[in-house]
Amino acid sequence: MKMTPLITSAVMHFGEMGSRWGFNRTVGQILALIVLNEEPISAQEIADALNISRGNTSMGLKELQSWRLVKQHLVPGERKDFFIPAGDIWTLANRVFEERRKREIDPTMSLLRDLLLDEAANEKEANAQQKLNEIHDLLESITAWSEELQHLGPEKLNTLMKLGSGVGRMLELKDKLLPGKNSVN
Amino acid sequence: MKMTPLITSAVMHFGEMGSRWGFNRTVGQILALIVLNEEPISAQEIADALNISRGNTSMGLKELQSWRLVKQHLVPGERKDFFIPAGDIWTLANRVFEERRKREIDPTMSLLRDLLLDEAANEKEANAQQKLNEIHDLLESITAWSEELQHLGPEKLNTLMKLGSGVGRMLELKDKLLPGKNSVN
DNA sequence: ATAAACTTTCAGTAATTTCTGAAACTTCAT
DNA sequence: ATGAAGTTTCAGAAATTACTGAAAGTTTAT
Repeated sequence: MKMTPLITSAVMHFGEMGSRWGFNRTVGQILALIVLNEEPISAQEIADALNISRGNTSMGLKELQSWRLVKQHLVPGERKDFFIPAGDIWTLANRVFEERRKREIDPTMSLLRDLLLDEAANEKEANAQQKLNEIHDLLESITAWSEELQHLGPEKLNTLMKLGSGVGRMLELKDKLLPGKNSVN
Repeated sequence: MKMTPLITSAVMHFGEMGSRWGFNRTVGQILALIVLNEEPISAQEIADALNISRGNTSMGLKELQSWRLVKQHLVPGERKDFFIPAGDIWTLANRVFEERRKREIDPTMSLLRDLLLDEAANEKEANAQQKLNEIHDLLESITAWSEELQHLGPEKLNTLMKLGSGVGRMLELKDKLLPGKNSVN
């Protein structure tokens, strides 16, 4: 399972970026290796290729499974577990978005909801609450919108993205096309 | 500058979340404090309120300025610098997106471009390159799309987000409305 | 030119996060 | 039931990241 130079570069880079994407170096490397390898790969092979301990590998794989980015693949006749990506590139990107939303937005929404239930004790707090409310609404819009986009599915989403500046033009036509609905704001 | 309980809770939470949003605890706390305080606030007041060193405060403020999330506000007759948010909530959220895109996507795009220029040395590499190419295209779409959305500006973007499932319906009508353009895929 | 008021830098320390490796556990064939 | 082949857990070590505080730097008023 020695990696080719190209694969090595990519794996190293995904390791570096890992922490910015919400997981750590090792997890990023493991993910890259699994994605770039056409064949299923065992935990031991991963540990060897990346030169990391077996324990660390196990934890990394567990984390990647919790993100639903990789899955086990049982090879008949083989005793050990092999791993493969949990879907195509588009699916993986989606999962990363979704998982990050859960970790980066949901907890804040929840706290904001709580803080907004309390009565403001004074002028200062009332002002702060108003800001918190704005933040809450913004996060809510983002959440709703991202769910909406996911329901569109890959093809339509792709169409939408490729639409480019056409989006602006369509929005201008919208009111004529879909009268009565969503005409607020 | 003692914080009210409500502000304290919010500031602490933003500190906790800070690291998930791309900066560290202190930076998150400083940002929350500046946003939730209606009046401009000085570096010293920030250090006192958060119980952190003056040096750390200075570095945090520098970082927030590099993210274009806070800006200086000169109070006439005062010698020291005061700080205020660099815009409304919507603007701040946008800046965070943009800045994160720069840190999380751009470097990878750049590496992928380089790796795709090399000739594949063998079967394995050719396969990996094909995956890398898929990733590159996806990131490119995301980048282009996010730029597009920014050009729409706050109001239209809000309209689009509030459109909800209307987006799906609009896409179905698209071909009839904008014939000839973007009819691929 | 001086000094007061304030800010920034940065070397060293503290806190946090990640990794290792050995022990405990599981599963399967016999 | 035993043991071989594999996986997981977790306490402690290593690596990374963040923070302090004192010294150096800046700016402004006089």
